[in-house]
Amino acid sequence: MNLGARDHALLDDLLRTEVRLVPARGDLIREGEPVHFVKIVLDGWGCRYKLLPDGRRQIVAILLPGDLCNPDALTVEAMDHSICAFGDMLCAMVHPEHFDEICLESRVIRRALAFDSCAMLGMQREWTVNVAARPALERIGHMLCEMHYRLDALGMVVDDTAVSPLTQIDIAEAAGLTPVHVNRVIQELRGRGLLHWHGRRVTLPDRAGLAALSGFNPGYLHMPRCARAGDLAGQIIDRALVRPS
Amino acid sequence: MNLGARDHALLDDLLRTEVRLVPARGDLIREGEPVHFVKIVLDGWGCRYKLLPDGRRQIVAILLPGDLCNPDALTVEAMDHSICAFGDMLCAMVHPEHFDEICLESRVIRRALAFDSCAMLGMQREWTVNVAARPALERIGHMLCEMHYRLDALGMVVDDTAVSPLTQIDIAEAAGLTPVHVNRVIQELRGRGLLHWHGRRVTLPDRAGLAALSGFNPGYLHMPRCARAGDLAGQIIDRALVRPS
DNA sequence: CGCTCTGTTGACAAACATCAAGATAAGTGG
DNA sequence: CCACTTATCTTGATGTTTGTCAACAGAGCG
Repeated sequence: MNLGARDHALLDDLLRTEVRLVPARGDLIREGEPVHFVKIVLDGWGCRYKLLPDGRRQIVAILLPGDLCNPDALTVEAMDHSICAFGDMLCAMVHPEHFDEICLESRVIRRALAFDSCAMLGMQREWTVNVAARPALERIGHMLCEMHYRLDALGMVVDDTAVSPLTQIDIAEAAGLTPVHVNRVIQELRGRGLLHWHGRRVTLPDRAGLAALSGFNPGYLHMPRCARAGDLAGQIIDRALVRPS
Repeated sequence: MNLGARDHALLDDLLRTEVRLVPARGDLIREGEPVHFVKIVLDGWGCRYKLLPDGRRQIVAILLPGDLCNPDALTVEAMDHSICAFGDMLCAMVHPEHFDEICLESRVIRRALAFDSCAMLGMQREWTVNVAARPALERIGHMLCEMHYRLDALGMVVDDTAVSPLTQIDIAEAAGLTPVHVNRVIQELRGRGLLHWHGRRVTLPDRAGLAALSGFNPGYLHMPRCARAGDLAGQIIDRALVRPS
């Protein structure tokens, strides 16, 4: 099932709307705010997070190019979490009504969105498992596996290496660990030859080994069919890179 | 926005299909299996869980009457998790195509489903925060708050008391703690006058106090509008209880 | 009545957090 | 381009939370 000419036109339409550049470490939207746009990450990385009463922040999801920030804009009255950018992040800002129209018009796009939603839920469940049940080494290993898997699907992994804006502090906030402990775990992974991480270059020389260690099974990402079912992300990005920003 | 006569008819239709009784502790569906039905919990409690390589199981969500098990049946090719019943559980088994038809026909039902999906995601994110960032006392307190809040919306809380099929072992598998530690935490909560739990009767005498302790903020459940927007769960249950099972 | 599952308690061990300090690296303004 | 500042990374010593092991009491069930 591929995108037809009509779907291409609709996607073009989608991205011809407003675009917003979120500066590094800036918030795209905050908890409690109303949702005025469906947003699509076009470039850069972001995350969903929640602030705790004591000021700590917990990252609950990583957003990569092609990811939808608020597909539920018409449903939600107030954000139950915040979204921020790691590095500079470029987002398409789509009017919810417009978004809805497009969904109603194209069955293919509707399916692609269904896949997206279902992958989001799958990921969120796996994150729950990850932080609840896996010890630190496996937990961080699992996160690295997931990231590389997703980045690979976007063509952002070359020679087992990705360029990442994440700091160890970010990993800590995602994994529910302290930065100090994350650092020790990373050195352990390095020592085992499972990870090279210097500056922004993150390399997984032995993905199979890391996956085995951390119990990573990509089924929950529902990728094989996702990629087939429209490859929304790819399409969106291609188009975004062509158009003047 | 309430359900019109037409929507009622559609919902009737939905529940006139096959019904399945899952025995206590039985699986409704297992990880890896294809999804043949959209399932709706009509009576009893269940959970979503994942098994880890070492045999432990991690519960990632609790299912209550009115909850949808596989709204994404047409999208997913294989379950990325399993679903089981705590006590005996009654489910409506709806054919995905039929389900899809109904969604296309009724805007109200479509909206109700959008709310459901968005509440599911919100809950899953909050669970991630809960197990990742909160210490055991707050974590369990938070779970108890959420359960009571959801049960209350279903009219299943009387005198701050709910009848629950959960064991402390279940709580442990949901919270990512050991049963021993859960037991100690529960006694601590009892000692603070925040919880009475004897047999199946679970009472929260001071919900505000427990919420304050555990940082519980029900915003992520998106209930106020959910209840308005069709009250799908209530409708489904009412109908289910009337019809012969 | 005996069995199994659940709840309870205690002693001890392990994983992870905390605190504190120094070393690199990455920005920033002159 | 350099000096300065700040954020990130790294290391060690110590404390706390939670896990593990083991045993027993009670509840529910055939």
